[in-house]
Amino acid sequence: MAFFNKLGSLARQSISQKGQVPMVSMLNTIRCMSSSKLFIGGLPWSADDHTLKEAFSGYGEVIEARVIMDRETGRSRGFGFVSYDSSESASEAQSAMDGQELGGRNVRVSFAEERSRPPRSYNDDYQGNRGYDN
DNA sequence: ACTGAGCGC
Repeated sequence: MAFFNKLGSLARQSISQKGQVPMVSMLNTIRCMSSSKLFIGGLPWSADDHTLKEAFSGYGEVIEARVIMDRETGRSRGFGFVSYDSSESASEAQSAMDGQELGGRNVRVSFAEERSRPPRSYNDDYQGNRGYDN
């Protein structure tokens, strides 16, 4: 199963570095692996939202594909995000597309770290609504 | 900033 392969590489990554990887970052990584959003690094400067979507549309329904642009120059920052309608599709795409060539560059595909929608933790209950649901 | 690791508004 692909899930355990990824856990294996995660474990190897942990022991290959000196000292310990913080437990929280390991748990975060595992949580991200059940997500349906991918981080795409190493994009060619020429790639835009459309080329990104085309390249990743073979593994499931792409809900959103966005290349992050520099606010001032308006040019690509060389990375982007692709989200699918299911975590299974995202997992397939991650395995299949990581390291693949796109516009002359080898892209790096991993699971995105959720930033815009931080997950509620259990002790958030008494802190009230923060402007996002769930 | 003709740039190349990273986790956006």
